[in-house]
Amino acid sequence: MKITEKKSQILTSALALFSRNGIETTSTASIAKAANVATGTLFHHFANKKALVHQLYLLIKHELSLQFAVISPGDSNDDLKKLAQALWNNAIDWAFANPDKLKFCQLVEASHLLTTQDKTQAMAQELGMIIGMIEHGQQTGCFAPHPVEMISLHCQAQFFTSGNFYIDNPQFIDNQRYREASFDIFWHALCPIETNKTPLEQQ
Amino acid sequence: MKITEKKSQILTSALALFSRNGIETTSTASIAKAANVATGTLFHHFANKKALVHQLYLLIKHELSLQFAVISPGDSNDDLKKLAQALWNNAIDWAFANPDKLKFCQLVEASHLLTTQDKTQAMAQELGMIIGMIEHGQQTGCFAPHPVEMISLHCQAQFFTSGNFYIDNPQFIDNQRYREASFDIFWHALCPIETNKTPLEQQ
DNA sequence: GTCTATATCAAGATAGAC
DNA sequence: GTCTATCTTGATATAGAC
Repeated sequence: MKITEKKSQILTSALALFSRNGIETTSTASIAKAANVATGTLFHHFANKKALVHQLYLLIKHELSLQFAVISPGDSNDDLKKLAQALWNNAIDWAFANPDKLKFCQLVEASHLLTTQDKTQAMAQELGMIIGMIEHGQQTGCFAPHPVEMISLHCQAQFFTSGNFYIDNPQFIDNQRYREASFDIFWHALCPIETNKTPLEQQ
Repeated sequence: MKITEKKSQILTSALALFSRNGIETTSTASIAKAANVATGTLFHHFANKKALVHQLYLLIKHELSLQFAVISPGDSNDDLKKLAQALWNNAIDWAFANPDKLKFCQLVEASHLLTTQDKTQAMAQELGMIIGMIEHGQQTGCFAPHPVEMISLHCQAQFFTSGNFYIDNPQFIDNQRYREASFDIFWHALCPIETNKTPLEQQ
């Protein structure tokens, strides 16, 4: 399905207005106006407002999932912590560079526009790489065997929380101390077992 | 300011409808109907819809802050982890018992009805006890000196995430393994320094 | 304080020409 | 595919009697 010029303009304008003013409070008329397009054109490309929101959401989630997947699985024999840190920093950089998209995803997920199933599915797609990493870490015994579904929820929440933090406080995006702190919190949520704790329990 | 019978009915019905259907999509007429009250009565007690939302939000945040404060500061000489666990379990039990209130808070905070300042202020009030605990832990050197504003944001996010998890999966609310996992994730976000790591660095 | 009835307005969506 | 003009609906909020 090719996205035409006008359709692309509508999606772009919708993202900007939704993220700035909220979804329910943004009228389709204002989107059309911002996109230099007639309301009739908007409803030619999208069956209704909900369909517009849904399509925009899927596009962004897809882009985000690519961001999480830039590191090839072949690297997974490297130090797990290094891998996690690379993934995390990628994701944070993306969030900082795309505040509108981050905000919009949060708005959609907090709203009732999507079913719980839609959201769970989107999260599974988005975090595929992370979930694989968690399972791998648990199998090799360097992560605590906490329920994966709970850990992934927390990972996602931490991504949004940290992303928002840097967006709201851009002076810290290149601050090593803050960067390490936010990764540290994320990393600890994975519940890594300290290898120098009690060697008896290992292996 | 005394809350009259009718006013209380309106607040109760509004909470139920908002949390179930969303704020923007719930009409004042439907709230009045659910509360067995005329629309005129609703607008007699609240200047407008926004004022109703705001007042409801403040009431719930106040109730939640009490929940976080049930443990007296005098206990803070006890094991810090025990104190944190007691606070955490209190909060999770409250969330599980009040799913509507948890959901509503999330809706308000994701919406644009409140200013960023309003939200920051509400969080500071809500997490007062937790923030005190973090600062105390950092001073005694058993928590990593990560920025407090970042840690508190993560604590709040984890509270919402875990609360939602138990609400969506009630079969786990009394499951020890899940309970310990969620506390573990919360506790690690505070970045406790393992006391048996490198004694050289301690003190 | 509470009600009924209604004013006012804006939003989503459509019809039909081009 | 795109536009203008318009229909229809439903929501917030008010007026004024009781």
